[in-house]
Amino acid sequence: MTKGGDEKQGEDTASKAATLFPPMNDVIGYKLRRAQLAVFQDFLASFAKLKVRPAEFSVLVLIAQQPGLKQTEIADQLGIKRANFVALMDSIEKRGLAERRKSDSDKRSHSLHLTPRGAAFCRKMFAVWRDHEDRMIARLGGDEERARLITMLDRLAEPGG
Amino acid sequence: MTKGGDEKQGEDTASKAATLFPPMNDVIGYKLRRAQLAVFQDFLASFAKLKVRPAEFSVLVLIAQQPGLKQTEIADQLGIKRANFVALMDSIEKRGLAERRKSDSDKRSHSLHLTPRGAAFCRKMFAVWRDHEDRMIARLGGDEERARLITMLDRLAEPGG
DNA sequence: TATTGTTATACTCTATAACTATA
DNA sequence: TATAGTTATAGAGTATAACAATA
Repeated sequence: MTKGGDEKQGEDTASKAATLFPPMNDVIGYKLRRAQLAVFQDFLASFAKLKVRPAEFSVLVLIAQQPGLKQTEIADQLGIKRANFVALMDSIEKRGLAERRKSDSDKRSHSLHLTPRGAAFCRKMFAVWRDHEDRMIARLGGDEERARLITMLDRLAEPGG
Repeated sequence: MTKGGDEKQGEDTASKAATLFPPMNDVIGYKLRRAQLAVFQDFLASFAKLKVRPAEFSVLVLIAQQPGLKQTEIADQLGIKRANFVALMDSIEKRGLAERRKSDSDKRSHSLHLTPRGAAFCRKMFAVWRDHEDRMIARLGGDEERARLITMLDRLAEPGG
């Protein structure tokens, strides 16, 4: 495929190297990173107009699906440190898409909710995301392939199952 | 019981949200990122002793396989900007693992080569990588699954084929 | 004492512009 | 003019420590 000068290296070097080093094509982590970069590139281009970054997208989706959770709970689900979540949430709140509400039961915590404007914004986001996702599924070759990919990515991300 | 009815969201809210937003489990980019993070975490732990980061690993592998290429050629293959490649190569050279050689044909460019120490270091790297990679293949369920994953990741990364 | 949100800080990775020396 | 390597710099993303308010 795209292996460039792989087939015709100097014979000594090639055979010696072949026994010593894996081609980068065999390195799962490397392939994962390249694929993720390519998918994020399409995502960023798709959402340039709405000015939504992947992290903001995921935060808004979680607040929409699970309104009332506190910051730490949203941050934990996404693997974001609570310290880093603050600026992210500040920006979302400043744009009027979601808000922090003081909890009655625990005055330390803020529960997170979409604003009406945020709900409308999420509908636009969903349409843009759908197009993006369909492009990725097309690259993969269809829904069946996509399902198989998700299964394998879950196995990598959650070794315990 | 501050969390009240978390597992049983109000039906209106839940069904409404379900039609408006994708669960993050359906977002290929998100799943890719989480899997890549998990794999890199294992990689970083595996290579902590050798103090090799993923980018350094890939650079050393490419220099080993294609000695004599110039900086831009290595950087381009890995999707690294030539400006960012400088510090990376500085560090590798400072550790005595590879070296820049002035080219006779084009005095602007540096051709890259492993040092003898770098070649020995790469053999150690290979053994560590093999263990890491085997763990990832085990997570996936075997070599056949791994091959399928690589195929799909290539489709995402190289939409043209 | 422990936890929630916050600030400050630092380190990595990435992206761009501009310089130098060669071509 | 253009290219290879370099420098400087700025922006994200991420990690840790410490503090105030509250539990």
